[in-house]
Amino acid sequence: MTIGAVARRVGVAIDTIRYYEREGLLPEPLRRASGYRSYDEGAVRQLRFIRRAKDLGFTLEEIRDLLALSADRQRGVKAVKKRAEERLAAIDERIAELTRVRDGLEQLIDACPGHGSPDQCPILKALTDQEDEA
Amino acid sequence: MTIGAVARRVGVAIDTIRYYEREGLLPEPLRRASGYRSYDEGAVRQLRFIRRAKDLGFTLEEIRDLLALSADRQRGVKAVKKRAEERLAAIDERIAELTRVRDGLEQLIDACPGHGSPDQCPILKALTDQEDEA
DNA sequence: CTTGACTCTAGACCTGGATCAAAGGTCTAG
DNA sequence: CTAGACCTTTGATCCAGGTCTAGAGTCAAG
Repeated sequence: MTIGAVARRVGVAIDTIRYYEREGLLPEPLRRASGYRSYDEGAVRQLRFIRRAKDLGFTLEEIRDLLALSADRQRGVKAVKKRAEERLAAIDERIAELTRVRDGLEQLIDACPGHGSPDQCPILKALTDQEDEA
Repeated sequence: MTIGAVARRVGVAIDTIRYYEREGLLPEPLRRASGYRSYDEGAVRQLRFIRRAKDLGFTLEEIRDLLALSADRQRGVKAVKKRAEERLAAIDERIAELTRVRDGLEQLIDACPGHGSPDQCPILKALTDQEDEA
């Protein structure tokens, strides 16, 4: 399979595949005599693994780590679960943070009549106590 | 007030202030004979405005926009409220997205025994198995 | 054989939001 | 007066995660 075929199958740009290879997320593939990269199904699976992990919010750095762990057939499982739990905690924290911001913003919006003097606008008031020149 | 004094009062780096000025978020301040920037209270307020808006998740681009709107003391209020509502909707969307990812990840974790063969690990399986794809 | 699609490489460039460096000029306390 | 903190500018660098370019070579179809 050429790089283009893999790219189409997984739905990822060719450049991205080469980038992952440079970054050590994908092994160096075999090459044809011409120098073209030649991929097998395993590469497609690994690329999908990377994409799914990315969708779960893992960074490429973390994915590199996950890949190493999953290669360790015995001890990998425990460590992978741990990483997943850490990831979950991070997501929860991010959600909590966003929720706080969200609620604050909503309060301001609810209190804003949407017209009249800027002095009555709690959004502007919250942002500044009186702003001026530009 | 020198740039350093403003930076200390607002709790922001000097470089950041100059950066905001370059980016059109802060007006060009008066200069002393020496060329030093000279700030007044208005600048401190505007800088705080920027910081608060940033904490609410507005991008610098959006803040530039907010500043222009809030300068229009009459018609600005309505537009500002609208921007705030759009921002709220964007945050809600992001929270929903994160929550989806979160729940998916939690299911995988709950189903993983945390030991044994990697073939039994639903986390690794979910990452590797072929189901969908665009 | 030629065309056009594909691939190769190295390296430059992009976004956002800063942050730092270099080389110099200014200001202030002692 | 001098040390050292502070300020000036332009331009580079950083992070992540790619994206794009140029110029060259390769492959499959007609």
